Amino acid sequence: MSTAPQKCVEPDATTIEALSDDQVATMTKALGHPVRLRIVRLLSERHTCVTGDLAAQFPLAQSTVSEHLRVLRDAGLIQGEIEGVRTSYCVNVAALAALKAALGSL
Amino acid sequence: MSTAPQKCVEPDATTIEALSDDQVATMTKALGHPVRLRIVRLLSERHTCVTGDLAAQFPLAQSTVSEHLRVLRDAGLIQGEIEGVRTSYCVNVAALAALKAALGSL
DNA sequence: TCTCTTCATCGTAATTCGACGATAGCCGAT
DNA sequence: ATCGGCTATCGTCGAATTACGATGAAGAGA
Repeated sequence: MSTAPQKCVEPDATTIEALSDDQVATMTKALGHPVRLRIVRLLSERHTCVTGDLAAQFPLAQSTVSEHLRVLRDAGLIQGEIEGVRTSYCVNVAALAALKAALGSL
Repeated sequence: MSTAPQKCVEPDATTIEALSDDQVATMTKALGHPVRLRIVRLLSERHTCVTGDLAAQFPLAQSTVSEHLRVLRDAGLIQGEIEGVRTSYCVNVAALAALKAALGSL
């Protein structure tokens, strides 16, 4: 499983833009679920991971994990890259940095 | 409106404990709503504020804002103190610091 | 005491969320 | 060309969320 050379576009973390309240709310809402929080944590540790390996970490149906990935992707916190038959996900470091910056002002 | 000397217990920010995934998820979920995010921002700026003044900031019913305050309170992000007929809210700096610390590891 | 103000809670309706199984698309290998 | 594995999407359900008005408790002041 996942022995292929996985690469996932790492956006340069220098382009940090200020986020609107709605954007911040969308991101924090996306993180506001134990499974999604754990997914981000896993991706942060492993740097990158394919859907199947991710789904195997939870006692959930594959479709459910895929849905969580979609929420995180829509929020801009992660991004997926199709690699043949699989999809590799990685955290969007720029977005995460922007979120931290926004929360820092609280 | 709100001319009384308002004080709100500020927990010492030194007692920062590590949060569980569920705690972090609960907090981020609480922040995952534009109105609640704005409430925290307002409290962070004004240092303290009574329910009525807070409710006046939004085109929402008083009961709705009160409910949002309850969510934030249950998440531990803010705390209210009854002052006579009013209730004064303030951010829980320790909890917020703990949350930032937890998100920092992402 | 009576009234006014302030706030939280209750009941309710509409919407969204979280989970599942089933399905369809797509790629690689046989 | 067909088969088999990997993902995303769709339809559906029960549960949770968000909003409202109405109600009730409790302090402040006339």
